[in-house]
Amino acid sequence: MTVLQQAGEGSRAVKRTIEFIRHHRLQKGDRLPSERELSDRFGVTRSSVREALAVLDALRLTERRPKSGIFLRNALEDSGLDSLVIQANLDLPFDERTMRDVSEARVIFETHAIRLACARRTDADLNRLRGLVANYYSRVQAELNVANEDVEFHLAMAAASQNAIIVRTLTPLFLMSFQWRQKYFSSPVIRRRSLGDHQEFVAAIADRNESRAAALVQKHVHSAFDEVRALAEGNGQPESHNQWVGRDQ
Amino acid sequence: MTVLQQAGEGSRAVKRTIEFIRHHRLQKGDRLPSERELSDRFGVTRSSVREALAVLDALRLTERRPKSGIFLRNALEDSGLDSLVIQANLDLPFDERTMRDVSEARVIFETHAIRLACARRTDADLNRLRGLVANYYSRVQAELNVANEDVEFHLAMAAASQNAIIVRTLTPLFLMSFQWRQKYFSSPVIRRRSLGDHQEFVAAIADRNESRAAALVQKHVHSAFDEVRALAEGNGQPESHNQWVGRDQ
DNA sequence: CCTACCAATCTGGTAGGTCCAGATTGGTAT
DNA sequence: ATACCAATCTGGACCTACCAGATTGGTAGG
Repeated sequence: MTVLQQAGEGSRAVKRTIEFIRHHRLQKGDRLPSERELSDRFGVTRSSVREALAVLDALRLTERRPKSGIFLRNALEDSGLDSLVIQANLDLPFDERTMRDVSEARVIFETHAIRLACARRTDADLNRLRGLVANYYSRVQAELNVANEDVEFHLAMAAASQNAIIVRTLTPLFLMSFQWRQKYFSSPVIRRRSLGDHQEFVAAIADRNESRAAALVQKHVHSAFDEVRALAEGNGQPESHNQWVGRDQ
Repeated sequence: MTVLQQAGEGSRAVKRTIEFIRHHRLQKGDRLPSERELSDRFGVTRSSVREALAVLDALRLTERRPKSGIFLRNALEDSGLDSLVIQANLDLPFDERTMRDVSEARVIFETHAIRLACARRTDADLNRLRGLVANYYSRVQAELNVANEDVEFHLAMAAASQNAIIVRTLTPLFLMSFQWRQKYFSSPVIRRRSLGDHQEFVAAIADRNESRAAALVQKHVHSAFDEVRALAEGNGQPESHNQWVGRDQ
């Protein structure tokens, strides 16, 4: 959550490999070059390549068959969510459709999470949320970025659902949009509006008002999505090649 | 989906490391032994340890700080979903609460998925589902296990929602229960009942009958969960230490 | 021309070593 | 008690080597 690790050769091999898959439009079942050839092509050692392949294996993207080769287990489009997080951290862009799906999924999942939170939240949950809002408030007053704090708050709401799986599901959805989230929250106006929303969230959860809370999610996420959409279009990217990811600097 | 890779030293190092974290009850921020000590302790080379750590890094479980050490980024309890998939594949058991959360999350996510599927499914989606049911039928007739086919069908329903993120979210929930799913579907009675449910699913989606489809999900998942629960209790496991994972043989 | 067979080659898996440079740490001198 | 410095420890990357099974290409036999 705190600091993105700067890419070493290991991470770079992951990036190069994913780029290779993209560039060659490899599909499920296709075979990749051997480890030795990849290390040669990427200009790194086989160790680094093997580290990268271990990661891609864990993400269920590739499958290493001993004495045979490396094969694509899934097409890039239907790999796991964590693979999207990795791609985002590596500055590999997503397409418009993926971002739309993420937004829709987040609304769905978070709506249910907050409904459960209204029904099950404990006083400790409520206190934690209030503490987070207080911290959020002071940071907004100090004109500081609140990208991390926003994620923290939303995950805390999810945690109040008392279902750890829901939290773990929402986490990657936030992480993969971490890059532009930072841009989004660079605007003081946005920060203030977001703070107000959070305060309303807490009030609704405190009152156990499910329908109100659910309505707030829709409004909150959709307005954020529209904002980012406008931001991206303002950058002059053509619609069909919208780059939704881009680390600052 | 097809065959679980037999654990090599690389995967074994992952398992040993997770076991180490569990055994020593390491918490977020705690430091692990150095790579050299881990390789020594596990009896494998540092390369294998580094491969394992690369995986744990990708799963957001650990963080390797250059020239400093290896630290736990998250407690095991709130690592990513994919880390649960890995743990399941490594025969590391889950507790009762996790399985309950998974079941609840699956009902929530799949209910929404199937609602969207009713609204958005194309004729191609419908044909695919019918083909899968036909295949399912013939396998049930032939007294074959349908654990894989069941996952395939449910993911195909999710795909009909036209939201790839929802599919990617449901996938790990299925994968992490893959082990006992195989046991569950070893019963011909279960297979027959499951087949009937699937046929009803397709009918509901064909008619775009959202409420009927949603009701079916509740029934389908809950009955399956109850069955597995009874199965686990029948094994004589005490409630508090229920082992929900256990590869056959 | 087709088939069966075998050996050279290629593959991933693992081991074990080196060097590097920055972080950490503990002892020393102030 | 503090400031400082050098030995030590750490992760990052590179390199070579060996193993054994899968793959493959050519050859001998039908």
